[in-house]
Amino acid sequence: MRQAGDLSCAPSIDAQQALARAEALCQQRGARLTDLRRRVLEIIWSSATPLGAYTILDVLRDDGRQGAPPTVYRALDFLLAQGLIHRLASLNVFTGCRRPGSHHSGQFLICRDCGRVSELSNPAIDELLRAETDARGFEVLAQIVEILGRCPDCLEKPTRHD
Amino acid sequence: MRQAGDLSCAPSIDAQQALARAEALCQQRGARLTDLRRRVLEIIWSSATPLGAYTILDVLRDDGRQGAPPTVYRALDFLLAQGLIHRLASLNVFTGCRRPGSHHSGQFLICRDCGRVSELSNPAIDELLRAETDARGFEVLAQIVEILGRCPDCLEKPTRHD
DNA sequence: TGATGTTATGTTATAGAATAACATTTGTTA
DNA sequence: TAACAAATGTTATTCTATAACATAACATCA
Repeated sequence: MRQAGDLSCAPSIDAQQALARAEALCQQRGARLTDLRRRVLEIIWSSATPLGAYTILDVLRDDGRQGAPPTVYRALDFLLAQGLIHRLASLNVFTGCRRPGSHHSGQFLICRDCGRVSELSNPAIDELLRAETDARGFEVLAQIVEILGRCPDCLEKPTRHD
Repeated sequence: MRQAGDLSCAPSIDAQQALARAEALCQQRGARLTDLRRRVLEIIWSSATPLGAYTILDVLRDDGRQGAPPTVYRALDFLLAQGLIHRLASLNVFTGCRRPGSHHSGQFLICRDCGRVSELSNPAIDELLRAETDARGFEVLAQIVEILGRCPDCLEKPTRHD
């Protein structure tokens, strides 16, 4: 089952800011933020929770746009390459990057109950991981740090799990 | 394309030890390590690299056993619940746990070239993550730390990527 | 021992995630 | 405008995972 989160039509302030930053970054890099790519980024930012590729595809189709899975995955690949979004491997979903500009892996707290995600950026964690990999002579290409649990808001509410 | 790794018939020493430990743990917990579950664990341990569920299914069928995807996924769920294997979310594969007995999330170095995996267990990383989550009032249910890169062995060899 | 309930497995079908391969369109540059 | 490159459209397929229901194996107790 797909959870669409809050997919209001008007992009939120965050989304507007994110789109503006994306525009600027792509322009300065000579990367083409096409209509499709911009719209996918907007869809991602318009949701309170990360979205799966097929949910994004559904929204594109609601837009009246043509599209098949490759349409979405190509746009996502572009956005990932530009460091504008992150992929959460544990859930196969995509979320807007809060620190675009610096390509980074990020660290994520994912709430199992509400689906919201916090992006950390703790340099000490990166350093510890780097120390481990350096000590072993391991060359790092990508880092995945994802913590699944329950956020403070959801902990306040009684849940079916307690 | 599936990479079966080294699926020799006779379990390696490591595999034998792992199976013995699994037997002991399950017995002391009253968990039933059935033929199927034991065989799936053995298949996983007999491979030099982590295996996907469908690769395991292929091996089961080579055994002459009946089976469909749920057969494998149920066995994997059991082994995960008992802390006998880990799932690597970034690759959708399963690998034997080097420290069964203590249910833990683990930290993994995954070589992109040879597919081999090292399991770390750096308490400092766990502590840092715990400090972050505690500070935010976030309850941790599962941790995923996976580093994709190239291992020392593969770095020595010239590769098509250099 | 046999009835009963639970756990595990068999089986069929389907949902969900991602990519291959090729066609067409759009944009850029000479 | 011609020629090339980049982006998107389109069809089909592969891989990953689970739902739903049927059957078999196991345990417990009257």
